Amino acid sequence: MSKYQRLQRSFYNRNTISVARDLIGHTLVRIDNGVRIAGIITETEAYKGEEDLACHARAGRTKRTAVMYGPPGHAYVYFTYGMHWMLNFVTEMENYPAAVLIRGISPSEGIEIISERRKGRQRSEWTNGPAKICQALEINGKFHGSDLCALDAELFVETGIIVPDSDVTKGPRVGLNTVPEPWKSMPWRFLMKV
DNA sequence: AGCACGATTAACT
DNA sequence: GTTAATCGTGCTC
Repeated sequence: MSKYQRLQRSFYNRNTISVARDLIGHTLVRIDNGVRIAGIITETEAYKGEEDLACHARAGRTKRTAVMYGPPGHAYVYFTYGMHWMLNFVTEMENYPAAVLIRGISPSEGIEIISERRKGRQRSEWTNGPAKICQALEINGKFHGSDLCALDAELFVETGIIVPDSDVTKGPRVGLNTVPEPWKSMPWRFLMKV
């Protein structure tokens, strides 16, 4: 048995807030031409249901959000600001739209590749933002809808460290400038303390 | 068909 | 602290 084990679909098939909290400390893995590029997940945000006016599913089921209505354990990858990709994991039962945005990781494998893709920046700036992670791991629309639990997946999560509540900060989600309350202030952002 | 804007980043002042 | 970059999406006409 390997020391590391892939997170199973049952992990994602739970309340989105719990999934976002529990992803902290686990390891995001990208297989890039057979090479592992990975990092410990340090920051996440939960987006849950059509009633959550910060969630893209607030507009209902569209071509863009259909993946969020699908089975858990798949990637929801979208393009925004005309230049940035964002990585999310679909959660909860099929037909319930919800996902967790991966906002930060701490690089652990494939450091040289990450450093090349984030050339000229401080190490602390390599993967401390959702679009930065997608740059570093070369995650784009080709992963939209991909199954994190498939045997041949090139993007998935492995068990890492269990982080106690005392080491996890929670607070309002970032960048929701025009989102009305109470959604704007829901404490659905999780961040590992340094 | 046209329009406003975004779950951001990087480069400014 | 402020702002340009840059285009798919969803909403209005």
